[in-house]
Amino acid sequence: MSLAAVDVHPGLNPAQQQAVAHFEGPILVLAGAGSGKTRVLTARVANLIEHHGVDPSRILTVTFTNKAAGEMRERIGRLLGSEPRGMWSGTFHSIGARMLRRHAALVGRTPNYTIYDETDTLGVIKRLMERQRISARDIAPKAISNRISDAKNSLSTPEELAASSMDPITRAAAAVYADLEPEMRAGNAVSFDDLLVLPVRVFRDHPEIRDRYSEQFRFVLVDEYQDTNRAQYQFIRSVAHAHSNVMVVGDDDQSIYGWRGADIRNILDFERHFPAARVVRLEENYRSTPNILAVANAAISSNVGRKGKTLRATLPGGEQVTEVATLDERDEAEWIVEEIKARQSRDGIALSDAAVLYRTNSQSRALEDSFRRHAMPYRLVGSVRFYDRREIRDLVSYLKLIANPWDDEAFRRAVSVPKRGLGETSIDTLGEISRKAQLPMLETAGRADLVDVLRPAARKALGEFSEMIARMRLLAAEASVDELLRDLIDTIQYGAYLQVEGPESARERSDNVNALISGAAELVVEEGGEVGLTPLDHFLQRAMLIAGVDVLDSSADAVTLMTLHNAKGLEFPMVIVAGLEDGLFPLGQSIDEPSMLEEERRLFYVGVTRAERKLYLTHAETRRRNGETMPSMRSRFLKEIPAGMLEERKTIKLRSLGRRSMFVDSPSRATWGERAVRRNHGTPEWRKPAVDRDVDASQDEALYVRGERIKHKLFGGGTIAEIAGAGRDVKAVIDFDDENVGRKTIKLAYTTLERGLG
DNA sequence: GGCGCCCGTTTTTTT
DNA sequence: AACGGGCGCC
Ligand SMILES: Nc1ncnc2c1ncn2[C@@H]1O[C@H](COP(=O)(O)OP(=O)(O)OP(=O)(O)O)[C@@H](O)[C@H]1O
Repeated sequence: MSLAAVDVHPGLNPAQQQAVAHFEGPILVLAGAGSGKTRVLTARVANLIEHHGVDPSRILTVTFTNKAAGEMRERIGRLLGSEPRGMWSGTFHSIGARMLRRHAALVGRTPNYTIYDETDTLGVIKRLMERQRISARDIAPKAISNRISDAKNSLSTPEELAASSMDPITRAAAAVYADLEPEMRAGNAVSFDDLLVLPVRVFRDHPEIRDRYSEQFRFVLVDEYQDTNRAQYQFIRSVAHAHSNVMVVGDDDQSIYGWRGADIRNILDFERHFPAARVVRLEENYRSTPNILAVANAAISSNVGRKGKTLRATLPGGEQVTEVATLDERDEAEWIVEEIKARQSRDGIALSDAAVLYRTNSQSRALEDSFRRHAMPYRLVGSVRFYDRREIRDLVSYLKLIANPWDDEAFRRAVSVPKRGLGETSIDTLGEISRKAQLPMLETAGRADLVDVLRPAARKALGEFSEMIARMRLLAAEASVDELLRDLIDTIQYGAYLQVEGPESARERSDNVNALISGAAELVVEEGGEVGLTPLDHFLQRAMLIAGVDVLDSSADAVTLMTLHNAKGLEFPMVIVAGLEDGLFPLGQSIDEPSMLEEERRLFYVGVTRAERKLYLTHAETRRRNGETMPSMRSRFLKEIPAGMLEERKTIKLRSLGRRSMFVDSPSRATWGERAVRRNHGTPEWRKPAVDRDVDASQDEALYVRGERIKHKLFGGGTIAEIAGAGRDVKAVIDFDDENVGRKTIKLAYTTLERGLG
């Protein structure tokens, strides 16, 4: 069978067909952007079902977004003529969530456990920090949470984290981590990370369960494999334990989630992880014109240590890639809107053909303003996630509490919206009582005998609240989620609350509330074979896993605005990558760390390769950030592209003002963040480090220099061993006198060093 | 004890 | 510019 590279499906080249026809054993499809990896994955699933008679229920497909999973199902359905019923498909998180529902008891949860998002988990971490007397001023809760998350994603236990902790932050993180799991368990809750980690733990502790899944899923397929982390690798390994029938597809040059634990080695070492793996390379690009592809290839070639891939264009000709210099972010946004408008009338492109991609969500603001000014329809992907909006969080916290009375995090939020005369003191006291009695706060709140230490008014409010939730729970047992929501909103008079809280935003917020209600009304519980969960449980578990791109409606006639990260895997005829400036893209803090800079460059490569026919790369001379306007320089990523590959344009505004004219009278203006390192010290000329001179020749203030003596408020005296980086991200390597401290790398922007001491 | 206002801070990407 | 924490007033 395998010899016959039969034309299993039309629209596939020979290499693709080979991959599609692959039946058993591990296979890696390593190929560049737009080479049809996703198409191969999809076709192979169809082929397994159609030509090999594999029942869909024996297939597990992991995609990067739930939307991609849905689209894949749909395409397979079209290839086969019927939906692949029974096939499991989704993100690692949603698949993990589903498995965890079945095995909840093994990790001390019930099947309707609550999924905590980042904010929820951070709330728990803050409370645990308080309990351990770790001040949030000394150590940022976010830093703790990041470290715990890193540990989880690499499957490290609290003990292991503690053992490896060299610095105070990690030590604190390890201590909090140790308390976190029991706390989450008591709340019948799991974090995002737990959705991966807990199933892996179940597989490890219960091989018979692992084997059952491995038996069920005879074929495992993973898209975007370059962005999987250790826990995800382990997950795949476990499910493929019995057969190694794993197909992974990916592109090491598109690995852009290293910052959240993704490990590029997963794909690079696939052949070692799964011996005898077949490797298929796809070298034809079907998405972009040769000009776009040339820019992409040139951009990524600056990265070292790549696995190396060939990528040839198959499409003909096409326009040049255009670089656009603009004055500021507003000028940039205006230019973008005007250009799309011009293209729309001149070339007849649809608005849905265009996408504006940017590095940070905050860039969307200026863009949105321009789109609105011109009444041009747009849709914003991601940014503030729907379920992150305050009004939605408020109501969802009630729903969570109704579904899961152990959820203290939800209790804390719900009990204070709207205000019930219960403040921090009462709630913390209630929390303490509950902890001692080992009861959920909701339960304690309803027990008059337990809360007698509280003020009568507080007692009364708690009693009423608990009764109200009890009534809602009864309602939830029989009513639909939207009915429940309506009753809830009425009961707590949420509409009036929104009015009081902010009359200006009340309208928009209640629109969102209505969207939540209709979303609930549309809920279809279609997950086969899952019993014992109420519609509310389903609604909540699904809602927590909805990503920004999942709600992207590609049929609407509107321009898409989103971050480069969100654009992964997508394609648009016309793409504008905005904000190509050093400090923004690449981001300042990544510039001096080679591995981070390479990830930024991969992100640029991802952005460029989203374009099918036309690509614009824009940048601005100045940009507002944190309320302050800063000059910025053309991105090094643009400089890395050979001249001649780009057609250069300038906006009228920029041309009429003349380059740099506006800085003539403000020579001390620093580019992004540079000012953070400037110190007003009369350091002698010879002490200024030569390396930094060319960053801004006009600067006349001193930077720290190698060998200089300094004093740090925490670590004491020390000597500067090295200075690295630019802008806001200048780091100093300092040898501290205190041997317990030793050598440390410190970001100068966040520290004050006293100099010339000792 | 609760709540509102003002001041200070700010990492960037997401499930 | 926006959010969160802390302080001070009711
Ligand atoms: N053999 C082919 N003939 C024609 N078009 C193809 C072929 N293979 C793929 N395509 C098209 O090329 C485009 C890119 O395919 P696909 O999204 O599968 O690539 P990919 O490798 O997954 O890309 P990325 O790495 O950017 O996610 C799609 O529009 C797809 O329909």
